Amino acid sequence: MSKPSIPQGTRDFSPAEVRRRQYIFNTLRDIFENYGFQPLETPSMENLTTLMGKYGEEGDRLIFKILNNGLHEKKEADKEKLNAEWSKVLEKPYATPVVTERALRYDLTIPFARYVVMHQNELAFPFRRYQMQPVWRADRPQKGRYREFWQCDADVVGSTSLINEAELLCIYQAELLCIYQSAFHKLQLPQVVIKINSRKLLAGIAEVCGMPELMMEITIAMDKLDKIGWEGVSKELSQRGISEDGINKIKHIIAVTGDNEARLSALENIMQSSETGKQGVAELRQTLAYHKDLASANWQAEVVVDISLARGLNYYTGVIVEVVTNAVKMGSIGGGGRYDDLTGLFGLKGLSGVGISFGIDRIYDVIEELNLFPQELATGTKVMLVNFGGANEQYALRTLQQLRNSGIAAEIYPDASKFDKQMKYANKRGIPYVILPGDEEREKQMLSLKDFTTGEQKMVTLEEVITTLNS
RNA sequence: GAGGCAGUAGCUCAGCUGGUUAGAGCAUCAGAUUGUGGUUCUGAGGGUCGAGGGUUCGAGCCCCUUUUGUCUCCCCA
Repeated sequence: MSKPSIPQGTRDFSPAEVRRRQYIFNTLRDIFENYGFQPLETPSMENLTTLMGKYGEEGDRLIFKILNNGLHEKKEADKEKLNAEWSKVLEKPYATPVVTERALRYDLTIPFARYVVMHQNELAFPFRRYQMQPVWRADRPQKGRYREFWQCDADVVGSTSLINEAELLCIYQAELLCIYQSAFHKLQLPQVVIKINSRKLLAGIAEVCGMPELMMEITIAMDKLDKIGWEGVSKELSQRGISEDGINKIKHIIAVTGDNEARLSALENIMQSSETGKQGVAELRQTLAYHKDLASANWQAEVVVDISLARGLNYYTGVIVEVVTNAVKMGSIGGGGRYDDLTGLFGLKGLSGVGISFGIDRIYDVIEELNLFPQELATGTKVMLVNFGGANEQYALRTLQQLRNSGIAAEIYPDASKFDKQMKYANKRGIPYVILPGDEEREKQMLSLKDFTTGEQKMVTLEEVITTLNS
């Protein structure tokens, strides 16, 4: 009656999928290590209070909350409070430690900030770490969107006093851009575009338009430019209460074209009346200058200044980036940005950082769709020994041990089943070689080695088997 | 939170305007074949047609409710 199933938005990963995912993880890990980042892991669950209020209103709703244990054991006095809070939960989107003290990790950045604050005295700043772990969102699943998915993050935090000028954070930002390019180069992802913008520029636009308080409204509308076009955006802008005059100015800003420097120059002119806006331009310019020195000519992924880029997470304060590939219809495959004072949320002032995130589940989907996984990933057991039972089984087991000692992934069929059944099993598993240790082989102290891809079979010594399989 | 589509064997799906005992391919198991797989042939097992109610002489099919999956919008990686 009840067929087994898994929760909505979660997935099993079969052996071949795990191999392909590990290929992506390993590629990223190598690059992170190569850039001097250190690994970090944090718990799957955090205290609710650590997470709430960090991701915006929508974010709070999407946090997976864990129901407290032992609610029925509460004392009568506590139960009254529990009842009061519970009815609030039933009424509206609401979360309270009284009911849910813990919640599943929503991203890797906030737990990282929490970690930095808790271990501030042990860490050497600037602290560079990478982290590859699953995160959970109580979102509605659809294509490229899961409720459990993995992020691979790299962040640098340092004290602003150490780094004298805030602009110097740009060098880290430039490094992170290089990590993106290097990673997508290694994974051979085509048509990758790294969009870069600055929250300060967005704030500048709002200022220039004379309505700084509507910055969020303006950026949300502008973010939809490539989806609904200028006509849609202008309509949305007026719906969101932007004046005719402001819309015209925004139209002007969006119309800026040319290469990155041309865009920045044009934006600089437009931003004359906004200190914040000018600062945004300067930071972008500085970042791109560092990047030029650090980048390799081989990398295909483009870095493009895109004024219409917004990002939902509300802790970003400066440069923001987002990665897309035009080769497949898919949401962004990575994103990140600069945050000032992220740790201030947890009581440690004066630390700033930059970070990036890879959405490896989407990257997987893209590579899969474009058939870009290397062929040779499908490895595993190299050779299976057929089991003929009795003395032959003993002979096979001794051979098996010697093969394994030589570093060859080998296994034996567990019982002396019919011959073709054993062969079919090996074939289905995709094991490339089979060894037949039978009467004749045992008496001669030899082994028959069959190559499943060619069908060839020859009787050779153990040493020859090892040489063949290790080549 | 709003909407579209779907739920029939382990998997992918047929099943006509409602009409005898609900089918196919793949997979599984057994045999042809007791030391030669990936090709072939034969046979077998496997279903309260997502759940509940209604209409009807009769429902896999029509109606209502419910549930699950999937896709789109919102938002995000």
